[in-house]
Order: sequence, then structure tokens, then C-alpha cells
Amino acid sequence: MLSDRSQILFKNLMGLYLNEGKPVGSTTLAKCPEIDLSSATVRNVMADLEKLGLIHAPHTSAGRVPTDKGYRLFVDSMLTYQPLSIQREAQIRQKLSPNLNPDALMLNASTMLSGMTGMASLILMPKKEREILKHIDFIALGENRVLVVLVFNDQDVQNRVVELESAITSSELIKIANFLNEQCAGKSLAQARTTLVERLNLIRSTTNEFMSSVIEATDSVLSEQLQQKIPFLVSGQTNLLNYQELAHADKLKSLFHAFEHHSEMLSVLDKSMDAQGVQVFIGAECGNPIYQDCSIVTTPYEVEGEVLGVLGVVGPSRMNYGKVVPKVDITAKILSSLLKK
Amino acid sequence: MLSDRSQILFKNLMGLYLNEGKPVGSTTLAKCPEIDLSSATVRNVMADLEKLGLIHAPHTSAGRVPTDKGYRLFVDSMLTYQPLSIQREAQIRQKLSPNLNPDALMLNASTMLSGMTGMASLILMPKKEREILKHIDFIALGENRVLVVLVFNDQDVQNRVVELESAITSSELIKIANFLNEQCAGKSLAQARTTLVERLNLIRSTTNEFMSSVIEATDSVLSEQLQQKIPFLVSGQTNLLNYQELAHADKLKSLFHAFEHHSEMLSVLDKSMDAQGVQVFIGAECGNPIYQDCSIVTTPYEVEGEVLGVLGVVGPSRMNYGKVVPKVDITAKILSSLLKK
DNA sequence: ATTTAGCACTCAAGGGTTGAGAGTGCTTAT
DNA sequence: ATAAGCACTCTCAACCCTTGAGTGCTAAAT
Repeated sequence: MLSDRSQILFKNLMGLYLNEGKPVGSTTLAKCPEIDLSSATVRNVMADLEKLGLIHAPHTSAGRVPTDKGYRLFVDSMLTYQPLSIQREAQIRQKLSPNLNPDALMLNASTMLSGMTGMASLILMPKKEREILKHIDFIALGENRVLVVLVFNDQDVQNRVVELESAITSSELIKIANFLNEQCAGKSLAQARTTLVERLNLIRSTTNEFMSSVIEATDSVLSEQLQQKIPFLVSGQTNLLNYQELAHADKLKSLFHAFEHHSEMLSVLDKSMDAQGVQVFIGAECGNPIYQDCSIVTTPYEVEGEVLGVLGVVGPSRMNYGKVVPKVDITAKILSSLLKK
Repeated sequence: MLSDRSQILFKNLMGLYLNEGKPVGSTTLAKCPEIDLSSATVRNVMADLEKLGLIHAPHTSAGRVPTDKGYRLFVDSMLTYQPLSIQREAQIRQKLSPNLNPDALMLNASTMLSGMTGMASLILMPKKEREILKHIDFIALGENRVLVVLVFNDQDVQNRVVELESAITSSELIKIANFLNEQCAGKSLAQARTTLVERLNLIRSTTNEFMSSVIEATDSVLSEQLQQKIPFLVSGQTNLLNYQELAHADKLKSLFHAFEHHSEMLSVLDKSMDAQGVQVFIGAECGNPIYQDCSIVTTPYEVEGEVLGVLGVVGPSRMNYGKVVPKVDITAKILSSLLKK
């Protein structure tokens, strides 16, 4: 539906615009080595492209700028990816690999991603509900201070110091731990919690004070984990200051606001969650006018076929998709593989 | 050295400028109810103030703006603090009080502070070297997976999952834990570490594989804690976008850069560390040209007379010191009291 | 039937001018 | 000491003009 000539022309326009960030005029475009036409002909073709809604002139006598639709066409069908070198990939893997707990790993991946791309990165954290409670343990810290340790999925450890009203012995703690492990270990977080609450009610009627207060503490750690205050991470916001088209106080304010009040981001991330591979959302596609002139590149990460979350970057629409997409892709792959272990 | 009249005039000028942010002219100032002078006289007085370096005219026919020195005078000797209501204070205390580990508490305090003041907040974290290692524990997670748990100062818990090359039994783990607790518990982090390394060398010569690899893991957790990747927290940077005088891409870039690359902030924080009570650094006093038009308000927080760190806010010089100073003060007090517990 | 050259037209951006407004410093009168 | 008056200075916004880049259309050339 688009002639070869139009395609080449459009591609060149796109290339020039991505580099310069300024509207591209017919003469500039006619000078491209790939294009052997006069500026007049170029103008005619550009008029066609404009009718198709692929490009657009900011004002009567300016050059043309790609529209969201134009970006989309470009990304979908004329983009050549520039994959990372093997060394580069190994380097990234190495930087992420020190055996950290998942939260720290995520944080690392996030800063890594924003550093690599020079844009803002975001990571939608895994839902905790389906995590599996592997182990509960109590460590006596003093007469009536106990450290509650919960281990999820073999990697993720949460803990909390609790004060008990009366003293408790290690042996009692071990007993309770054994009991709870019997009851809860191997269950999902949500399941474990209901079990816990059941037991708690059962026991309350008896008069085992220690037990009920320890279980209560355990429950509070669990529920905190379930609620998960931070549904996603954002890093490198300040990178966005480097892009002319975004570096206006109002624009930045609304973007940063969106990063903090996550609701405005979730719709995009959700969409990406169900999709396969890298997704590119351009401008209005992001579902919120504040993302004008921005694009979001995302991809899900997963373990054993199950999607855990989404990661990606936010930057100006005028970004180098050819480089960014592979970077997002590889980060997700590496993250997935590290989470598996 | 400053006549009463000049003082009143200066104070009014300051007040007007803090509110409006625009240079204050002689007629505007003459209209103040407190000032019963003609604009001409006001001009004469302003000329004196300018000679003293307290105010300054951005250009020939503009009103006057306070200089850093002017701010200093104002803050030092004519500021009336507006302390927080008891309710407000209780409210803050409550929001911070859920028994969290220290790191989470700090983070909370930081966001609280930036929220309250509408500026960027920062907290210099306590040095970890002098923390005391209270307890070491190992939890077997599987045949050759062990969770290393270190408890510092009764509140701060760090942990790490390590993989061992060969299987290890719980009883062995308990033995090692007992041994290490004997050796290290109660020592400072730094001391504990040297002890640990000594033991490690001793044991390496024998052939206790488990032990040495477990100790190695413990040591790596310790050293990580000692290194402390994050010497201070910053929150609410984006608040700074709301101030005209700072909301320019270049300015923001350099400020945000300073927040990320902490070295540029440490000098101020160090100064405040040794001082008593709330300190106000104005413009150039902050020790770096990027803080032009900015002020930093800090105060140390402490436990039992020992200063642990510093917290404060960064904002435009044109801030409401009367409100900000008490807020910083009270936050430090509350934080101190919560850390004690 | 394309392609091109030519031409009139439009618009943004930069430079210079102008006038209003705000404010100052100085001098003189009270 | 204080005030009033006046000349002066500077910013800012409005305005105009020019320039350069780019367009659309038409007519000629291929």
C-alpha cells in the first residue's frame, strides 16, 4: 500500500529526524544519497505521506515530522535492530549476577537499564501473592525479642523484629516454628496467610500467649509482603532532563508525577504483561496525554513460562529504537534467567 | 550596628520577597503598614543596606533582592519560628512509628520530610562501622542452600542466601553458628570482621570445607554492610520542579546530579554533623556553585548523645525558614527517639 | 504520465525600535 | 532627618521588518 519510493523516502526522513530532532524539509531529504529525486518530487511524495497521516508539518513552512502513526509504521516494518555484542551482554549479565535477593536484583536491573539507555527505566515487580512460603524461622534475640524470618521462593527473605509481652524460650520458639512450617510451608502467600489466621483463631481460644503473639507477628510480616508497597521501580528519571522535547518544567512535572503515582502507568504495563516479546507504545498509545512525545518500550520477564512482571524504559518518541529494543529485550532475558536460579 | 529603622525595613523587604519572589521596590516597601516613610526615604535606607551587602539590585532599575548575607542576617537574628502544633507532631510520630527496621524507618522519615516541606529531603545514614553485631544465625533452606542472618543493634537485620558446594546438616550449621556467636557477638562490625577473617585463615589450613564456606559467606554479608552502598537518601527531588527559580533544565540537572553523586553533598552534611541543632546553609555557604539560590537546612540526629547522622532539606533560598526549621528539627527529634527504642 | 523547474506564498525566528512601567540616585526644599 | 521632584536607567513586551526555509501549485520537459 506504500510504494517503494515512498517507503525509502519515509525511512530517510525518519532517520534524519531521529538524528537531528528538527523538522525535515524537502531539499534536505532530496540530498540523501539514497534518493535521486528533485526536491519538488520529494514534496509531492511528502504530500502523499501526509495524507496517509504518517508525517505532519508543525506549521505551513516547516519541514515534516513523523506522527505517532509514522513512528508505528517505522517500528513495525522498517526497523533494523542493532543487537548487543556478546561481550556487552556478558558484561551486563555479570553486573547483575552477584547473588542478591530478588528485590535488590530488580533494583540493579533497573539502574542498569536506565544507565544503558540514557532514559528512565521501570520495572513492574512480580505479584507476591503467588510466591511460595518456603520456610518460617524464629531467632531469639533476647528475653522477649524475637526475629521472625520468612523465606519465599528460596531467594526472597523478609524479616521483622517483634517484642513480646513476656519472655519466651528458644525451645518454645523452635516448637512453634516447626508447627507453622508443617502448616504453611510450601503454600502460596495467600494460602499461607489464611491458614495462619485460622490457626490463630483456634489458638486464641486456648491460652497459649506466646504462640498467638508470635503467629500474629508472622502474620503481619506476611500481610505486609502481600500488600507490597512498591508495585514498581523507576530509575534514571533525571536522564529525561537531557531531552529537549521533554525538558520543560510542566512536562517533567507531569511525567514525574506519573512515575510516583503508579496508577497512571499501570495500564500500559498491564497491556504489555499479556503480550509476547518487546512492545513499543508510541505517544498517545501509552494511554495518557502526558506521554505526548514519549514512547514506552516494555517486555515481560518470566520464569518457567510464567510471566512475573514487566520491565522497560520511558523516553522521547525520538529515541533510537534500533538500539533500545534489544537492550530492553536482553535485560529481560538476563533477569529471567537470574530469577530462575 | 543596624538601626532599628533599617532592621524593620529589611525585615519587611525580606517578607515581601519571600512571598512574591520578585524584586521589591521602594514604593512597594513604603506602603507596608509598619513603615511610615516616603519611598524616597526608603530608597536612602535601601542604599545603606546595599552598601552593607545585605541586599542587591539585579539591574539598575529593579527593586532589591536579599543577598546570601541578607538571608543569613535574617535567619540568624530576625526569624520567628512557627513551631508545629502538638497534634501535628503526634501525627508525624505516629506515621513514623510502626516498628520498622532502621533502613525502612529512615526512608519513611525522608519521604515524610519532603512531603511536609514540599522540598527535597536528604538523610545521611548512620555509619555502620560502629554498629554492634548481636547475633549470627544460619537457616538451612535445602541440602546445600543456607540463609545467613546477621542481626545488628537489635533492629537491623541483613541476610543473604548462599549456595554451598556440598550438603550440610542443620546440626553442623548450629555448631558453626554457636562458634561464631561466641567469637563475634557483641563486637563492632569492624572488629567482628577482622575476627572472622582470622578464624577463616586458621580454619582454611584444616579441611573443614563447610565451615570455611559458611564463614566466607558471612564475611561477604558483613563486608557489604560495612561498605554501605547508600550513604544517604534523597526524596522528593521532584518537588523542586515547583520553584520557578530552580525549574530550569540546567539547574535541575546539576542539582539532581549532586543528589546522585553524593560526594558533592557530603561536605555540607559533614559540617552539620559536628554542629548542634539546626543549621542553615545559604547559597554559596553550601560550598558549591550549583547551590546558587538554594539553601540547605540540616540537623544531626542522635542516640544517647552520639550523633549518628544528619537529615535535612534542600530548597530555594526563598523558602519559609520559620516553618521549615521547626519541621526539620522535630523530624530529627522524633527519629532520634524512635532509633533509641 | 512522471518528473522537474519556477514562482508566489507562508511562517518562524531574529534583529531593531519604541513606549510604558518600575525603580533608582541625586538635588533641593522643608 | 525627611520628603518631593526630576532626570535617568533598565527591562519587558509589542511591533515591524527582514531573512531563510519550506511549501503548494502550475506549466514545461521528459
